[in-house]
Parts: sequence; structure tokens; C-alpha cells
Amino acid sequence: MAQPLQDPAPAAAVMYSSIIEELGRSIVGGELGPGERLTIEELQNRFGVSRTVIRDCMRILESMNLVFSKRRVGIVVQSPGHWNVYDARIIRWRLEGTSRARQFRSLTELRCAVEPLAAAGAARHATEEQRAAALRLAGQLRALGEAGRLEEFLAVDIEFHALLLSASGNEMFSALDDVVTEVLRGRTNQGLMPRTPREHALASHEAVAAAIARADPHSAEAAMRDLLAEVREAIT
Amino acid sequence: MAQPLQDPAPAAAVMYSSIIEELGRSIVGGELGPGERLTIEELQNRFGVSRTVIRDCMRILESMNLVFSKRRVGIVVQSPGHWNVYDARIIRWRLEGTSRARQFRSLTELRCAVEPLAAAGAARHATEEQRAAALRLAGQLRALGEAGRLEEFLAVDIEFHALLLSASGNEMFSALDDVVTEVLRGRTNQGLMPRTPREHALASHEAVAAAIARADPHSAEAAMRDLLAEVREAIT
DNA sequence: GGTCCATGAAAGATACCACCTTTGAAATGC
DNA sequence: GCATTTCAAAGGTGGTATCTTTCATGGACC
Repeated sequence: MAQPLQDPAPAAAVMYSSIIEELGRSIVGGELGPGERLTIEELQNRFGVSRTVIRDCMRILESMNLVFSKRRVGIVVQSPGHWNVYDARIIRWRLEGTSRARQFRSLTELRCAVEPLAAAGAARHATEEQRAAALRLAGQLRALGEAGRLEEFLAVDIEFHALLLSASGNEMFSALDDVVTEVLRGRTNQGLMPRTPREHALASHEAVAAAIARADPHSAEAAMRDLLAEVREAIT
Repeated sequence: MAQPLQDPAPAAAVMYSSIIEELGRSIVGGELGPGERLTIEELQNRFGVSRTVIRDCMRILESMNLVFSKRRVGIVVQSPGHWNVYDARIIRWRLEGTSRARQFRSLTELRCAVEPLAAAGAARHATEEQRAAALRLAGQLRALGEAGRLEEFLAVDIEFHALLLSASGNEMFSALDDVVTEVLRGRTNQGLMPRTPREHALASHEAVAAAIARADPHSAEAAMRDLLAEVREAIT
């Protein structure tokens, strides 16, 4: 049974994923502009794969509204206005490319819009466990923040916000947890965060958690708005 | 060449779209529960099409995270938590099915979250034409509202809100115009709207438009929040 | 006899190929 | 300038090959 091939890299996990990545990035990055045409045959040659694989890729790109295909014409790149900008892959590609700053700003603004209502929702709908968890996480945030342990602080912060979104009782909100995670992570990595979290931030996290714990939607919403105030100022 | 076949084409515009519709609806509607398995062969027989078509469909459903496929296992239905709930088709299917009420509530809440910030954004970024259009539409709303012409009122209302979203300068917001349209239309059709729009609604539309016209983000946001207040009360 | 791991077989997705059909843009003809 | 023809490219079919995962079988060891 000697496993001669220990090769841990099945690499070609799925053939098309790498093609999707490359084409998606080119479109989102703007190297392939709206109206530009591709053909299946051309892509076959370019990537050295069969028609089937290219077709699969086109179906996927089509369902993200990055392209559409017409007979006799080929595959046409769509203009940005048509893209499914909530698709996780498109969000990722935009954050990787030259439009990072703009995308980051959009996501931050979206977060600022959604989180206050998510907090109110959590105050209404959270389970007992979730309310307890919110208090616990807010406590950890203070401890880690005052100790200046930034990385752990970030991890708990992400957990805290994800908890609120999922407790909000609104699946459209919980689906945004990746967005919020990305924004929080980006803020820390870009050095937009103070060396040690401000007292104000710690206090408002605690206020949000407390309001959720005592099922007080109005206070939860207000506290979250307060928490986000400085974030909003930074982007406007 | 005599076209013997005038056949008005059995609608099957594109083959797979109807299959996607049917399967998507079953999954979203819950007839196909999470973990349930399908195979390509079985679907081939069921719909009487070739493997290629089924594969194309699976690629699309997969990219919406409604299913995932594994070798030797088949195609497995994903649990609702994984779905791309911002995909226009999924939103539509959910609104058609038994989960309509819940989905409607979620979308309304999302709208309430986003529109105030969109209004603020519009006050900052709108073009001169857009500012003028906002004022004009608000004026039309008053006229139509006072005249009790509900259908035209709805159409202009939809146009007004779509304008704000697209003028907001945030593509994540503008991508939600379908959502807002759907919510507005639903409110009217479900008889949630008063016979003639309330004075308060007319006045706050005007206030939003005026704030945008004079590039006053804070007032625009506040006026929009005021406009949405009664909507929010209705869903909580 | 019961538990555990190796082995093999089978099921079903992934991938490639060759070929036919349909569509609609563009060239051509009147 | 309109109708007709042409034809390139996508849509669709079905066959074959490959690969991965599961599941059942069977032997070894406790």
C-alpha cells in the first residue's frame, strides 16, 4: 500500500474553479470591459481544457451576472451595474483588486446601515444563550482591549458582531456576517484602529450587550449607532 | 425556404431556465429538505433532457449555494443558512412560496436599515439632474396622493426610492432597488397602505427630496428615518 | 465471538470528445 | 432599402474514460 504519492495537493480540486477565479478577477478588475466578447473556443485554447469545462464556467459567471451569452455572438461581459454585488466571490475579487478602497467603503457603509437594526432584532429575538454570550464577549473585549492584545481582540470582536447578526432573526442580516468580518479585519490590518481600543468603543460594546441581555431593542439600536458613529465619520 | 414549422415555440426559450425554476422553487419552498440527495441520472429522466443540461443547472444552483455536489454521493441540498439570499431569483422564489410573509418582513427590515444611509449618500453624491428629479417626483407624489390615484402613486414612489438608491454612490445600496420595489409593491397590493397616503408620508417624501436638493445629508437621513418610522412599527 | 482495519468493488460526479440543431448577425442579392 | 441566404457560435445530445468516496467484505487480533 505504500503511498508513493503523498502529494497533499490534489491541486485540480475542481478544474473550473481556477478558471472562474481568473476570468472573474479580470472582469471585476476591469481588464475585461463591458461589452467585450469572448468565445468558448477561444477560452478552450487559452486554458487548454475542453468545451464542457468552459461551459460550466460560463454558466457560473452568467449566474453572477458578470457575463451573458448570446448565440452567434459569444459571451459578452456585463457592465458593473448588473453584477450580483452581494455574491461572496465578487466581494472578494473586488477587495483584492484596484477597487479595494471603494468596495471597502461601500461595505463599511452597508455595515453601518444594517448593524443597528440587527442589534435591535437581537434584543427581540436572541435566545438566552445568545444573550449570555453577548455579555461574555463584551467582557472579553474589555479585558483584551485594556491588555492591548489586538489580535485576540479582533477575533472576539468578529465573533461578537457575527453573533448579533445571527441572533437578529433576519436571515438577510445574518448573511452579511462575511461582510462585517471582512470590514473589521480590514480596519485592523490597514491600521485604522487605534493601538489600544478607545474607552468609548469598549463601553458601547458593553452597552449593546447589556441592552440585548435585558431585551431592550431601542437601547441596543442606539448603542450600536453610537458604536458606529466614529466608523461613519471615517468614511464620509 | 418555406418554413413549415411556424410552431409558436413551446416557450422553452432556454431549456434549463425552467428546470432551474422548478428545482429552485422546490428547495426554497422546502419540499426538498437539506441533506436530501439527487443524482444527475435521476434528473435526466425526470425532465427528459440530457446530462449537459442537468449539469448546467446544477452549476447554477451550486453557485447560488442551494446545493453542492460530491462524487459518489450525488447532489445534496444545502440548508437555508448557506443560501445566497441576496440572489434575485431566491428572493423571488421565497416571495412566491409559503415563506412569503417571513421574507417580506426581512426585506422590509433591510429596507429600513439601508434607506436612511442611502438618502444621506444621495444628498452627498447626487448629480444636479438627480436632485432636481427627486424634487419633481416628490411633487408628483403629493399631487397623485391627494388625488387618490394609488396606482400612479405607487409607480412614482418606486421611481423615487430607486432614484435615491442609485444616487447614493454605493453600489451595494443601488443593487437593492429590486428589493425596495418589491416591498413597496407588496405593501400596496396587500392593502397595507391607507386608501389615500397620509399627509405625514407626503411631507416626509418632500423633506427627503428637499434635503437632497440642498445637499444636506443629516436632514435627508433624518427625514428618511421619519418616513420609515411607521413601516418599522408595522413589522415589529 | 466481537472489534478493527485493509482491501476491493461499485456508484456517481468530473472530464473529454465528436457531432447535430438552432439562432441571429451580417453579407448578399434583388 | 428590404428580403434572402449564409454561417459562426452557442445550445444540446450521448458516448467513453477517469477519479473519488462510500460501503461491504474478510481477515487479524483481542
